[in-house]
Amino acid sequence: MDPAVPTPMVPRARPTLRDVALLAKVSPKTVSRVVNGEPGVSPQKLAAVRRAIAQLDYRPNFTASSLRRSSGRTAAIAAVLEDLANPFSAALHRALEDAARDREVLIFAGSVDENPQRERELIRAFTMRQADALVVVPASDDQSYLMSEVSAGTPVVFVDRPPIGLPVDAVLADGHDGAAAAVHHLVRHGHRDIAYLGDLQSIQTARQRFQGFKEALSDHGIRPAHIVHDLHTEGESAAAVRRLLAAAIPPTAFFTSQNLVTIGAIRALQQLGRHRDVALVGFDDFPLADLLHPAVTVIAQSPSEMGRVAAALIFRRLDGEQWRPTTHLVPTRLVPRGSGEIAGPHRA
Amino acid sequence: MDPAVPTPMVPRARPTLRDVALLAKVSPKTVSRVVNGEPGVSPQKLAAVRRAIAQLDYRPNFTASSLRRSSGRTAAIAAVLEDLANPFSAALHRALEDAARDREVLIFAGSVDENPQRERELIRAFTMRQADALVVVPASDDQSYLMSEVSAGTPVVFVDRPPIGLPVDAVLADGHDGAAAAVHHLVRHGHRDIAYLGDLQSIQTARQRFQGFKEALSDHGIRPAHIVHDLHTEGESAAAVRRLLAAAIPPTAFFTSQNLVTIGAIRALQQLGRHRDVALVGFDDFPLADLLHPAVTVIAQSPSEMGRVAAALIFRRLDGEQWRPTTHLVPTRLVPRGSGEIAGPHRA
DNA sequence: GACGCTCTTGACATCGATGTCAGGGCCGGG
DNA sequence: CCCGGCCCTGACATCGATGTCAAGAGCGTC
Repeated sequence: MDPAVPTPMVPRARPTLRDVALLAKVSPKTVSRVVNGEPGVSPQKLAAVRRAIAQLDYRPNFTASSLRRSSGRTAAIAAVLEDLANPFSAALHRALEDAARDREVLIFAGSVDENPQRERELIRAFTMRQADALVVVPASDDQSYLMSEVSAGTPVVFVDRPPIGLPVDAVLADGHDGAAAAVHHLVRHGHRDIAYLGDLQSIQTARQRFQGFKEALSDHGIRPAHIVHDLHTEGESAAAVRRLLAAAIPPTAFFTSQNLVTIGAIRALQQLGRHRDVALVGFDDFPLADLLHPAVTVIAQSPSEMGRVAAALIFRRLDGEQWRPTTHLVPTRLVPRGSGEIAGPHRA
Repeated sequence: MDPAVPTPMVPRARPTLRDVALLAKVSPKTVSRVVNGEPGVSPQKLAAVRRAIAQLDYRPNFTASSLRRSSGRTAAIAAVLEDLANPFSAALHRALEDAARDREVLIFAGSVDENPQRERELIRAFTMRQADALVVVPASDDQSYLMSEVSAGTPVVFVDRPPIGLPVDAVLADGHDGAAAAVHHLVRHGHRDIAYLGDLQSIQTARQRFQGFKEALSDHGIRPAHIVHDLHTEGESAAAVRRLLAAAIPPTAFFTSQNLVTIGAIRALQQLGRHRDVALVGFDDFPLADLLHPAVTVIAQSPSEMGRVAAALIFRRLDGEQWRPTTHLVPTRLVPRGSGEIAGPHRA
């Protein structure tokens, strides 16, 4: 250790407003006035208080302050996410942070990992700490337990998946149209045998994407075959690809309804050496999709846009605006990069 | 909106401990005893209180409680990260969360974006909210302003970059040895003209990696040429690659000292069509590095391991253990995937 | 010189909870 | 019957801050 660096002393308690008042020889209330920029403090006392604050390196105890304040606001909002480490959650989290920063609001975040139990625990922990609002990517199939929070006036917004049994705002990607766009794109490139690889059917967005997939196929008069649901890891997805390609009438294109599923499929295609002749469109963009060979065509959601919208709803409610709970669809965007443009046998 | 869903009522205040006490016909203190599982409550009153809690859906106000509690603990720790959305920060954050979860501790996190000003603002906001501890990936070149926090007894751990002017624990990746390993690897595969592409020299870890690079070259009796510092975006990095490869004696291999720099370099190599004959080893792993062509050889740091170690230090201090501030080096690991094994002209 | 006004200032109660402590009930022992 | 001790229980002060309110100073007006 660098000897020039000062060594830690015995813990010295943080100064309180009272300490500042004593040093500045004024009442606590006057210090409070200065700290909060309230008018009605004479220049002399103001200067004295400022000096004392600087001398003690005083910082107000925000939790004590918000306990007493009439609004009771803690200037912190909670984000209940799927997994802090996955790109979707991370981008969403970051967008919330950016919106919150302008208002000097901080963010508590936690990962649910698709575990309903954990969802409740996290939300309980956040509400016990008086978070001003909740942003939730739910994992459970019933959130009516949040009703008391909502009636207590806490703004709640669901993101990516709709609330069940709870009248609150929601911000969802348009999975139905996104999946349909993927199908139209593949058909346009000559495919009719298009496989669907999907996530757990218990997840509402997965069902919605499958719905869009099915309807788009039927628009083209194609009967869906090659359907695999309930894939939730790369390994399961890769196995599904190998199985489907070994079939009597194998698919010539894949639609993968989620990130991990997409990546698992790519891994399998590469291993089989089929990545240059089997088409693939994945739902949800991911980093470096453009650097793979072939680069991966995706239906991009915009987690950051969803975060922006969610934050805007939260803050409007916190500012006192009222309206009936509404669902906001954020459009998806088809990003052609190569894998989705591999030609199929049915060119027009 | 589903009409079966109940509509929000007028805001109904959250019940307090006092409300529970009135309903259960006991004193507030007795309710407090029940909530905190303290002994010395008769079975009758205990049952009455439990009933009242359930009936009112009472949840203790944790911030009020920690204000009064002797420890003053808020069961929340703060993480000051580079950018919540980048994989390193996200993985670190997640590792902290996992460690904190066992103790029912929550995490406040924020992005600094390499902005020293923002670093101070964030830390100020976190300490005003009485975070029990700080985990910091610093962006400034002087953190002595944190001295008062440290002397107040708040555990502080720096991650990825050492503290400057502050005696606290640090958890660092061994950038020196990692960079050296990259050089040895490239030399072993026949390279002597190895370029260095580095991040801002103001960043301590960048300097450390460069040091390892230089020393390893000199171990092989090679004089460093092709040195470019201060790259901080993909674009700058790509431009540097184009410039170096156009030189009279171009490098046959690149060592890129950071994620974005690595990705920028790959982009440039692909555009030039040189990705199959110029070798590359990047510092820091990234998702999908194994799916590129060629797959990218990297020096992997382990952000999650760093997070685990940082959390362990934090919690040991919170448990009262004491020791002199120490630096913990987390080893890196060379992951050969292809790009680093492209043969150079100097095979042994 | 009395009155009313504005401007400062601090005393006090309070936010929701917990630490301290004393009082009352009940026990056994002398 | 009295006393010491244990067990429950609640009254009260307190954590760090702010909302309310009244008191006092200073000033202008008639």
